[in-house]
Amino acid sequence: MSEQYKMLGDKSRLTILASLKVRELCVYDLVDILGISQPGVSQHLRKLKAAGLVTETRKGQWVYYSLTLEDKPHIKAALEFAPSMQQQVEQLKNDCCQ
Amino acid sequence: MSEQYKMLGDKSRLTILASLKVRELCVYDLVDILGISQPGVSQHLRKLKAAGLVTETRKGQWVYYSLTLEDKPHIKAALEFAPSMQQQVEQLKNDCCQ
DNA sequence: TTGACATATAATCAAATAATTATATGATAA
DNA sequence: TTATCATATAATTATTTGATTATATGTCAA
Repeated sequence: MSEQYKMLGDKSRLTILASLKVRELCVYDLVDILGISQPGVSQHLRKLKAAGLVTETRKGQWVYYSLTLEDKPHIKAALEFAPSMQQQVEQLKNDCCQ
Repeated sequence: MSEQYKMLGDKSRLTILASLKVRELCVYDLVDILGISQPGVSQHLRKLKAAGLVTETRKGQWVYYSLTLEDKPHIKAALEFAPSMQQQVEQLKNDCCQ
């Protein structure tokens, strides 16, 4: 359980999770949002996947990530309190990942 | 906010917080519960205090720690899901900290 | 005031972490 | 099939972390 909270204990990962709460996103969407390198984002996503918090779906050349929190009420609850990323997600460049 | 979740992201600290949910405890109570060294416990308590999650009160030669979560609903919510430490706290040696 | 006990701090160290750059893999489109 | 784009992995590095031992501080009781 602390392993999952550890995932929230990093600003970038908390932002990733809050963003995925709005909708599923591909890696470059998250690069735009976070302002860190693409491999950096991929590393975080790998950890989140290992912790069982996200899942990936390839769609063409893009890989979309989304939350898998059905069986994790504590993480779900925690994310309720995270600042909304609605705005930032809506303002993503439309020419990415479509 | 991720700084506070980081506090929950360590097994020892999560256990400390769950234990303090039962009642206030002194350092050696927590040494017993956690099975790590006294300085180790003190270090974790220092971080928890710095994060604003606990406060200390000296009572004679003992220092009691207790939760300060009134203004942290997210941490409060998170701890709802942590396994109860009721048993372990009740089974503490009575000859400690009285 | 000295000794015992409770706690804090300092110093140290191995391991984990988060980031980067360089490179590899995988998919699509020309 | 080759170039391009999206993503993943490898290698590297600086920093943080969690633990330990040794020592200092603080409180009380004899």
